Amino acid sequence: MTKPIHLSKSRILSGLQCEKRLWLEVHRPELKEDSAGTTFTFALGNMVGEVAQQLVPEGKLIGWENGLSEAIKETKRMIDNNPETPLFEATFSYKGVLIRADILFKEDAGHRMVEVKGSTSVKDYYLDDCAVQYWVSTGSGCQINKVELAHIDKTFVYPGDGNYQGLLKHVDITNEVIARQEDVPRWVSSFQKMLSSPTPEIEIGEQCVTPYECPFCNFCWPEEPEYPLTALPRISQNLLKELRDKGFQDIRDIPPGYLSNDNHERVRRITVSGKPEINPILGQKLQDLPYPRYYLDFETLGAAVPIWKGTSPYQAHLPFQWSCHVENAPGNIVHEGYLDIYETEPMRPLGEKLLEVLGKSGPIITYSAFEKSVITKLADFFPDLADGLFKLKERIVDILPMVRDHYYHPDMHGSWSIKAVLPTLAPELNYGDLEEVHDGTAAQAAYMEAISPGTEIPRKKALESHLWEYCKLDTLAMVKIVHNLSR
DNA sequence: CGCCTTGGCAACTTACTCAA
DNA sequence: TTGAGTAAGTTGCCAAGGCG
Repeated sequence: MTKPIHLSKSRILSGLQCEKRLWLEVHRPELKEDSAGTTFTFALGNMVGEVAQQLVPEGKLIGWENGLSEAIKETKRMIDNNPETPLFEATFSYKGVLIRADILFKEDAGHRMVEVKGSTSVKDYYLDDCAVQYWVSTGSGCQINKVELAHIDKTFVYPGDGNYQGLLKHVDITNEVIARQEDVPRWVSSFQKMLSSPTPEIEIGEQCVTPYECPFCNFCWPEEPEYPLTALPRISQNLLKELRDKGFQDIRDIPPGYLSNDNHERVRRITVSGKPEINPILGQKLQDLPYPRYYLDFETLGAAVPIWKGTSPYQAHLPFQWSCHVENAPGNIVHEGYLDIYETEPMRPLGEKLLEVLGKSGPIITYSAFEKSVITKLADFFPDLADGLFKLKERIVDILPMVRDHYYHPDMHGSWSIKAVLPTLAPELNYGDLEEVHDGTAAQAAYMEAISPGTEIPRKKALESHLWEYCKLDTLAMVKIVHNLSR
């Protein structure tokens, strides 16, 4: 008799995505790696659960400090003795499967179960998720009359003062969940059988990235050649297949003249030669930029739970910080910026200081069109500043397309993002040297922590300086790129 | 002339690449 | 998750050309 394997709900969901993934999670968890995609959604969405609980002040959280079996017992005690109290994270186990339900309300003779999601719509795979919860909780003796999915209502506008009434939209999915009930025991028993067998052989494919990126990609995916075909910019699936069929694995395998796309051929040629190419036109264009030059970069927030009055969930491009290196004459550079973690509504003072520092003339140098859309967003919020902001927009010079058209280095591996370009031009500027905040995502997380009332003052100060260092490095990177390409 | 294919062009859609 | 920008792919239309 083998020991029963305890499946959590999330393990069943990962098994539905790919059996091999579930097998690895159970038997080889040490191979797991963090994937970038999940940290990003986490940074934006991690407050949703808290707000859902805030909206039900009479509710009680079932913790699991004393282990999950204690949580199961406590759930039962609460349902028996305090049936009217809504429960957060009510915990049930049935036939070797464990789930924690986001919210459980007493309703009529049974319960209403609510699953809270940080997305803005009902996704198909959420229904499988809820079907498992329903199967386990009803199976273990808790009657469920209704299942709801609470997702973010994008049209919600935050009125301020911590009032999040209306942030979540409740959708009745009881019928869809019941329709899936016959599938759940099949999933469970087939997973249990699969888990007591050797590693399932599953080819890599779509399921490795959809609907969620698998943390075992590095284990399953074959080692990539140094310059994989996928590093050809915007390569189509057709061409990729054609090249693979011809037996090419690495960009350097492709014979000269084979690629019809000029940009592909350029990347191939430079990769083979190992030498970067700079079209002199670029140097000329950059040298022609007049002074004073303003190198500008924003850090913005687009959180699932809006924190500023008048903003909406996932409303993108809301700035909380900017950095600007001002080059008054060649090499004569001063640093300016805005960040105020004590200001509860920072956008307006941020915009005012921007207008003040950027003055009336001189190119505003950015990398990508992002900064332009941030300024547009600011103008929407403050119509009285709109005139000045529109004038800033007209001065913006986006150097990304210029760099893309005229510069390539083999180490860029088909990407012209600033993080791919910078190391080839200014290796001494290293994002890895920064503590904690080394990309835009981390900046958002740091800002959220810095403004949180629960954060201690020394920690706030540390986060504040990390944010300054990061944003400053971003604009300094642009200065270096422009300087090193201006020849 | 009818019938078909082919190439070119514009309009539209999709997919990817930046940024946070 | 958003949004701007763009390359690539799809579709529909028309004219030109081959052929019986």
